[in-house]
Amino acid sequence: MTSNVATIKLEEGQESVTEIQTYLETFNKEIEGGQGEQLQHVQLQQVEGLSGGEEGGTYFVDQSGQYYYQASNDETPVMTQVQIQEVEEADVQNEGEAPQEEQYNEIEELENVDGDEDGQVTNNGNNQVVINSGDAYQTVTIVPSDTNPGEVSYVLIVQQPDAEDKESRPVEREATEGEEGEGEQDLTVYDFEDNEDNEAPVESEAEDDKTKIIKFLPKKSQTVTQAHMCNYCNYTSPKRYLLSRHMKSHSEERPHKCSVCERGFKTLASLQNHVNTHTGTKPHHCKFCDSAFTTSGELVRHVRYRHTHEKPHKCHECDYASVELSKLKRHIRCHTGERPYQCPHCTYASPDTFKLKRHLRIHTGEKPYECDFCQARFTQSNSLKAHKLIHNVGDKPVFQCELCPTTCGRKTDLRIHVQKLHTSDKPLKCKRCGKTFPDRYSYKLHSKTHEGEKCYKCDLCPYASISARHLESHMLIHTDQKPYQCDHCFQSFRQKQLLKRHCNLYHNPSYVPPPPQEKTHQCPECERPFRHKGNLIRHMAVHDPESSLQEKQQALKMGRQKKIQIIDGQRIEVMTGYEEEEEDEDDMMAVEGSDGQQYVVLEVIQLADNQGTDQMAVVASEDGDLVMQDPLSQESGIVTGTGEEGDEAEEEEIEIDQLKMEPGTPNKSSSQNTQSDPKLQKEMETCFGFDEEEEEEEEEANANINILQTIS
DNA sequence: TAAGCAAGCGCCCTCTGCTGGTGCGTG
DNA sequence: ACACGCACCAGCAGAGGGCGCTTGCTTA
Repeated sequence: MTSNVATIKLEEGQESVTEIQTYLETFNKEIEGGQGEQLQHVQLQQVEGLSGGEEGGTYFVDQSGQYYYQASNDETPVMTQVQIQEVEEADVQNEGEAPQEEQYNEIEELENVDGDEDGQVTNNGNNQVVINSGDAYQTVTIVPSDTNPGEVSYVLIVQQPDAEDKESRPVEREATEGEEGEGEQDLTVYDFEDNEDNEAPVESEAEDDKTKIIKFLPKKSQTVTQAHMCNYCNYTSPKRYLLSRHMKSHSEERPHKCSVCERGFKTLASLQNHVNTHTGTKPHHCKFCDSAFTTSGELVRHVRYRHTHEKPHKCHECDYASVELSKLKRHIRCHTGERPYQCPHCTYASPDTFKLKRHLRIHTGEKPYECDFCQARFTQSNSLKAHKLIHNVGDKPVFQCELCPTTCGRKTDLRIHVQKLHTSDKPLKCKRCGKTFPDRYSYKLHSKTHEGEKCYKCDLCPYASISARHLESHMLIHTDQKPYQCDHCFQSFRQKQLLKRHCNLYHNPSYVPPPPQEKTHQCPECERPFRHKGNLIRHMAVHDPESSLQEKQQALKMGRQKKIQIIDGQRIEVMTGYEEEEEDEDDMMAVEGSDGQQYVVLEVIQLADNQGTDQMAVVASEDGDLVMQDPLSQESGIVTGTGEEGDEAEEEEIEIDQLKMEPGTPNKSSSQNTQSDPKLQKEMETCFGFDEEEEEEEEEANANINILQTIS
């Protein structure tokens, strides 16, 4: 038997892959009607770092991981399929036999070279080499990669020898006995080395018409091997029974039918496994739990995963260990950052196929997970699981913060909570008392201790407020500033909302005051209802004989008279409010009250009570406060707010101050304004708690003292 | 050569964590 | 009315567990 010679020449300009592919398609169509044989297309990648030593051979690997060797010192280029361990062996044994400069992927070196005398090789002009292997012939097409210089693609075709030639290939004829129809093809790759050992191809046998046989004559010391190749994929096996088992994975035939559900299976073993699902029998039972498996291997793995936790595969870079090697390989990608799976729609690349598949749902819009309750759909199963928690409140998990009473529905939210409220780079300082706190939560907790605490104290009077903003507003009294100027008249105000209300009442004809509130505040002692909480609080003083409310209010009013000026940042006390007030209203009639205090009579008005009509005078006391005074007894009540917070009382006081100075009604009392203007009266009731009904009730409770009760 | 065992591949799942939007209470 | 804080929620990706099925190797 003669060896064959593969001589391949690709002329410059003839490396057209398209041209070759077209040829292959044509060829396939031609043979399609025969036995359906398709060309085998093997892509070879040159293996870096593996060389043939001094011999200079080159190693390639195909998609399936099969290695091939090309000796460079051969007269004719030969590809030899080898096992990787054999490569190493050959590498050693071929040392010094050939120069390295000859590389198989250097196409220009693959000149037409005659093989031994029995082999004839011709180039058919399609970048193909027809190898006349004695009686048979074969065609080898080499397709150089147009993108990767180190890559070549092979198309190997072995034509079935003519019938009369079979005797010259007795072994192969035996292999194809009974299958030798027209177009029957065997793939044969010979070692073209001029070596007697290689002269006779070792016999091989085709499994069926879907398989091919590749005969390998390894170099020199390598033993002769043969491979059974799958025609559907790159699977090769030196053993026929292995190929036979493999071929069943390609076959769509399912001859083994289940007697229960008519389902077909490829193998009897598969059918048996399936039947076991009907019968519920799995032969391999776990001795630690109730699990059972069809194979012993599955059972062993299960035991490692669930019971013994034996993890023989350990990561060298971290503590990770796994039951399976594939898991370790996957894990190592965490360290290497390898992301082989590129999304075709965006820049995302995934370290494994599952993540890419999951990611692709973003682009496809697929949401396979649907909520049973509300039909909401989700791209990930865990999103659905998290969503379902909102439907079963009772079973909803609660994540309790260890540092405070806060609970969260999700662990991640609890973590954010801890991060935000219990973690701080620097201590937080309380603006009110100067204390520092390590985190936001303790700071907030501390801040609540200031709630209701009027820690912002005025140093000119007893006034105190819960906020700096209110204290600043209060200080306008001492500085005698009214920064809010009306655009329609010359009136000015200390607070924005006062200006706004003024404009509504006197410059906005379409203004409609809001309806009065209901009396929702009830005294626990006498059950009297009040519209405003402040009224109730003030009322409670009636039940408390030791109440110092009145005294406190009086002290506040006295202190309020202190006036200062800010000059170059220096506070200068200028005069009392009384003196200033007196100068402003020196045209008013002054009277002396029963308490000996001087009052300025603004107007005498009528106040109705249950017993009839009393005549009351609205007067301004010497300290500038408005009072309602009984002209007969000259007993008076201070017109002031007694709201629950000092700032509200303050605002009320300011308002009364403004009302008596309304433009066009000089020296008119607020009472007159409210009585003459129903809109204003209503406004007083709603916005400032001026409640005539409550006022009457208060009159009863407070004998002859009339107090205009206010609370916002 | 068949059968059994061990290992690998691939798929699906869960857990976890991060990010950003939203509703609501509060100041 | 507005800004802000915060719990709640959906979306998405990283990482690893578990298992069905296939393949390689060994042995009877």
